[in-house]
Amino acid sequence: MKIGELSRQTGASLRSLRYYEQQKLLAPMRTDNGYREYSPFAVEQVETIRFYLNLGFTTEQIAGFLQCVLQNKEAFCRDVLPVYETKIAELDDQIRLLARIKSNLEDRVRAIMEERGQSSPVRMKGDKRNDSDRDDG
DNA sequence: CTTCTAACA
DNA sequence: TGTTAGTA
Repeated sequence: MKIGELSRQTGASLRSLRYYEQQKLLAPMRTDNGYREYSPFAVEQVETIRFYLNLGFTTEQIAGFLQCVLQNKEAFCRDVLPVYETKIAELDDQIRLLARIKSNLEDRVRAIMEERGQSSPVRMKGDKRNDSDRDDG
């Protein structure tokens, strides 16, 4: 099948399909006119690729175990587990970073609340005092 | 009309 | 990734 049909059957865009090939995740044949020719198996291959992409793996990581996973069961491909562990570790780092940012934001909110607690006049939504110099509305 | 490559808003 | 240009 040609790229258009594969795209329709998998939901992957033409751009993505060509990109997967560039990343060595797919290796379609070429017809005389230079058109890509995919085997019927390309459908499940693309589905597998997208499955791992959705887990957050890079095309490079996927390229490492794709062949094995397409032929055997995931549990029998030794190169897979390390990738999962790496991804989980990265996620932990991101979570720590986000937690730190969140903590800082919460600290600032507290600081603002305290400052208000001592000087009462604070304008809230709906307050009609001195609203003549706004650029919206 | 479909696909190809390369490049850019 | 989308989109687009100019082809084959």
